[in-house]
Amino acid sequence: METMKKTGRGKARITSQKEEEGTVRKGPWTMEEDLILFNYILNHGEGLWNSVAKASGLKRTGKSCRLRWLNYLRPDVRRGNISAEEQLLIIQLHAKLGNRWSKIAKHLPGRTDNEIKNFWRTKIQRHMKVASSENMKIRHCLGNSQSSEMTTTDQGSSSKAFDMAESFSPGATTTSTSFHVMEQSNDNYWNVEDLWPVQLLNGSDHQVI
DNA sequence: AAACTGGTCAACCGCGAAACA
DNA sequence: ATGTTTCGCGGTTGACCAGTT
Repeated sequence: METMKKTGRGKARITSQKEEEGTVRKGPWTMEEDLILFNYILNHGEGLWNSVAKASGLKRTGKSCRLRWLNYLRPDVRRGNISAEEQLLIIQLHAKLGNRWSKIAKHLPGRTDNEIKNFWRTKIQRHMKVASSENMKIRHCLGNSQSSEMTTTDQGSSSKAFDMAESFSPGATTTSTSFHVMEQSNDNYWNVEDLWPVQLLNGSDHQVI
């Protein structure tokens, strides 16, 4: 027998009976799991993720616990819109550091490497693709038929990204290909903030780190 | 209204580095 | 010095959702 576990967005996986009975769980985290991990780290602190996984009673790998904490549960994690300033900073840092997402994330307090990586891939790379194809069209229209190998790979796009960063600066005039900060809604998700009152209700013996 | 398509993002995987025995 | 374990990072996957046809 199999049950489909879903928690709003994200990966929904088939959870087998075997998994339910004690082996490693995968897929989206449930609110109960979040609460367990959150409380455990509140009491014992971060680190030693394999022990966290074992000692907390979660049927998750240490890796999975670490990722969930860093990308979602951490109290200082900021979610939602990436501001224009942050976007500019990401573009500039990427031009300088390349795909060193964790390094880039260190310059953006509260932002995770995963979030920045996703942002880059979905917004910036797509934008560059559009921009480059528009460029090609323009060149084509102008009769410039020389082959310009426009790649959208990260390495090749660094200097280009830097140019974009400049054109993206607050003072720059907006063009048809300028960025738009996307509105995001996480309606189907419980927020980390929601865990705070729950965890407070859970017992007053938890000292805050 | 249903089917299709593309964008988004949480989570997994594989690999290399660091730490430890 | 070597083997093993743990951790962290970057790449990739796949479910969900909104917009389009």
